[in-house]
Amino acid sequence: MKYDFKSIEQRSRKMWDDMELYKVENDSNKPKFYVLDMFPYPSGAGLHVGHPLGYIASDIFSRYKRMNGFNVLHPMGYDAFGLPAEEYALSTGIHPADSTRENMARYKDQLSSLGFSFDWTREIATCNPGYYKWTQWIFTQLFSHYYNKTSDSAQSIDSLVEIFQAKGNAEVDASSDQKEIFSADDWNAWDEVRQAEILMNYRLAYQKIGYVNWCEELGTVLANDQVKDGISERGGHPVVQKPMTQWYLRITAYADRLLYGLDNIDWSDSLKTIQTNWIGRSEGASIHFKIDGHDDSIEVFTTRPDTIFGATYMVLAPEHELVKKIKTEDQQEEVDHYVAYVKAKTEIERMAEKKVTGAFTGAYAIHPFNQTRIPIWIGEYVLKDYGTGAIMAVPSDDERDHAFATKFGLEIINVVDKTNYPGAGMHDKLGVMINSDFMNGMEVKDAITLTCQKVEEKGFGKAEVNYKLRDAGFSRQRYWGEPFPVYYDEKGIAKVLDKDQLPLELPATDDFKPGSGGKSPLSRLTDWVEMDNGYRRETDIMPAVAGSSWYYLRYMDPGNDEEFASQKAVSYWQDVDLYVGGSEHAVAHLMYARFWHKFLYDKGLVPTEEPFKKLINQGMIQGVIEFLFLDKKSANVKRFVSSELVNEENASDFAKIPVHIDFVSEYGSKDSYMDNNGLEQFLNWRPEYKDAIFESNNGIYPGNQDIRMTTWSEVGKMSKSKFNVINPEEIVGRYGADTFRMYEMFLGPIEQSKPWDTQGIEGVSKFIRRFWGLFFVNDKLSLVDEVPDKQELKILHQVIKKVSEDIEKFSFNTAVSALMIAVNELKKLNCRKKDILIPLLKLIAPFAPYTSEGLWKLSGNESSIHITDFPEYDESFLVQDSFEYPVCVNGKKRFIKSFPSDISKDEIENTVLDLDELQRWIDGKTIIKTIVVPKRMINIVVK
RNA sequence: GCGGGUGUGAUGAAAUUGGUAGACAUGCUAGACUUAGGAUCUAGUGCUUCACGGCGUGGGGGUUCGAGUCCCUCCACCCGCACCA
Repeated sequence: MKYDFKSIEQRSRKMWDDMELYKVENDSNKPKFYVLDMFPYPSGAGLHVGHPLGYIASDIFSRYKRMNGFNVLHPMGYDAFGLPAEEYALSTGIHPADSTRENMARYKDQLSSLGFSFDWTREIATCNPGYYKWTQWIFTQLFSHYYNKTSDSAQSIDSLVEIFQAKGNAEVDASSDQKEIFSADDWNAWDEVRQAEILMNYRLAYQKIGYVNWCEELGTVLANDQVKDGISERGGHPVVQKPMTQWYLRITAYADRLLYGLDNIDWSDSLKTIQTNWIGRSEGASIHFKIDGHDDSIEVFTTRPDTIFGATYMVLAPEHELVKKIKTEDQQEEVDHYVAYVKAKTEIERMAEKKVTGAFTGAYAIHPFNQTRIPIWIGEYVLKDYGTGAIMAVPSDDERDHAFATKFGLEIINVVDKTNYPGAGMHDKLGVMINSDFMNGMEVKDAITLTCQKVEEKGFGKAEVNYKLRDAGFSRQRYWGEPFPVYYDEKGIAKVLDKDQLPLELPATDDFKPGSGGKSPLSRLTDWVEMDNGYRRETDIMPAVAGSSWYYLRYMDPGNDEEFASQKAVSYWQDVDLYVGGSEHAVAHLMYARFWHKFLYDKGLVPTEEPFKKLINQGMIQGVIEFLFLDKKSANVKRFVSSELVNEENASDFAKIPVHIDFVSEYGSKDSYMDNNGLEQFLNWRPEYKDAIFESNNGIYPGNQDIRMTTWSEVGKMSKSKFNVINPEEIVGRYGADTFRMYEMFLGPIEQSKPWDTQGIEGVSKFIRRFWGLFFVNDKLSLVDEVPDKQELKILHQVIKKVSEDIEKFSFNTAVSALMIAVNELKKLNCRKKDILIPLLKLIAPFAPYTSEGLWKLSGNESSIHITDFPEYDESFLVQDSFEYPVCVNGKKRFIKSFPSDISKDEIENTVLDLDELQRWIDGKTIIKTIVVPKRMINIVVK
């Protein structure tokens, strides 16, 4: 029987569908296990060979867990809202809803062919109203809650209003932007509009005017991580800071919990570090400095309150609100000039040139401890967004302050004596305090504690914790996303829709071009915007991260129309046991999802603090990009040269033009080249080069019939724009899905990025055919009932042990190797015994589901191999009769001696020491000791 | 600059956590069979030496009977953050 993967795949898939094999119920007497993949954005390009890497790994794990008796939830869906579909729509006129639907169907098709065990009955898409009803609902809940720092949890905004009515806000310890203290009388006297404004400062979903990353070309606001060096990540358009009223989510309220939650989850160190850095917690003190001749004071944040006696001047961010107030007439011109200078600079310029710049305001602050007058400056190195946007400058202990003071001739007072700590840097919190009044002689660490105390006692500051984490903007002026479930009443007060008014469906329209000046496309749909009762709808939409922040919960109960998921389902599935996805979501998605989860936890709607217990970041499968060198100086007649003609000296004269990999011979190897045929294809593809000449060291084309243009190869992302995409369908069509799956796993550790190499797949292909061949002789099933011998049992149990352990460790490449070794050995023994091959078949089943199912059926079994038990190993078969011990003298291997496995250490020593062979190597030297490493080696130490 | 990580044959990579480095696979070399193919099988393949042997895990040093693995130091590359007070 030949290995015909096409028919096996078809038959198996039909059987699984008929049996509903992968459908899971929300209760079971089996233990639960939730394996989740990061759901894909269904882009028009379809899948390339890199995408399924994580899905294959998670599928193997799911199948393994299922065969080990777990009730496994392993779902799939689509992150279907977002900018690319809209961009595509703008360039083609195809509605995002249509292109998204088509893309999703294509993805499902491609995914199904790879043999994944997804429960497709739980499929979701974030753009379906039945789904985003609950995205909107969670938003309304965030809107109607605030964060109570005393109870460390979200509380309803109604309970906050009650407190305001009774006592004002003096006793409220909440995460908020509310600075002013008010009494109950104040509150009760205010009108509705004023009260609504105050409440906005507390809500977890709130509006404020903020500087946003505005991209005119894309017509939208971008998140910080969508902007790189002042250029939009998508499209590469310039991005400017623009003030706009935006929705924000108060993620900063959860900063501490997001940070400490990392301690209890099984994520990689690098990922935890990224999140830790992003949250950027720093402990210090906030201190108020009075301004000479003004009522206002400047609040600064510092991690080094101990150095306060070294504070010889202050610096405000140029955008700081006090700058206008305090600048003196003398300095007005200089200050205005400097502020204008800073504003005129783009982000890129500001980052590129790190010049020391600043201006004196003319005003002075009063040092809170010794009452000296210290000058107040402004400087761009102080950022408006971090801390309070103002610093006390300590030039003796901060490099930037030092540079500033040196440039502008400001006083420097040394306050930390570091002579006891040679090698300590300026920033290290080490040394002994000097010139610091009550702190003199103290160690820095103690001085920090003491200053915080003193500052609090005297009432001009307090110990404080500061975070880098910002409340990120949640508004987008776009079409293809969730509409906010928000309207404005006749007074302009923002209100949210009730649950029974949801979903607020995205209105259908073909007019989805972004508006100018930050107006959303929805704002043009006046019928929709203006409600019957005269109220107006919010016209912004939510960012793509909204729908993906809670989707893992929806899979638990995807059809539910009453709740985002029933409490029964949520308490059964609890949380995600294993989450597999790319590290590109290290910050945005994983941070938001954890934030939403914690909020839902506060509301008692989910049973765990953290959504994702264990997370694996799969690496990328890269492609090789092939380039031709184009002479930059060639104008009318374009001139390409072969890569051997380019060297270090002339490299700058050439531009690298990526060519389609289909035109390249020996693609991906060091000797990749284009021949006449390839060049002709290239010219058809790129008619703008039809008159070009191609120069190689074996001649010139046109003219030469055997031209060999060597191409330049680089490893990089597989992408449409680099013309190096390798399609999984191609590989699956040629080798079968199981070979494809196993090869992706065999390629290397799952976390690592590596280039795709189609040639290497042959090895796995051979392995599967060889394994198949073990079951057949002359096309006839050749399984026999004979009792396996010791050697065969050992091979079997060894591989079961290794593969089980490797799957648990997520080390699939070594598991596949172990399977290959086992099959090779059994092949050598010509083993056809049922009791060996059937367990081996089960062992291979998670990796090669189609092939194993096919062989299972052909071997006369009923039902599916995937609902059988995973084989267990028996340690007793692994015990060896004898061991080959390398005998070493002073660590150098000299000869090999065989001993029975149950021999004692002493017996080995005695036997070895008597050996004639040994005498030759010792040769008169004294034996100092003998080291016997059980089952490993014997080392004789001599002198 | 700070933080995290990586460095092993021609290539992708293993190495039971301090114990025979290079498993497994690709590639390459030779051979067998052949209905000549991108099939199958066999042998070889770190460097060096005719050989015994010697040398080899980015460089240098250390601990140890023994180091890819531990310590110190330097170098290279990748990722993240980047005037974070």
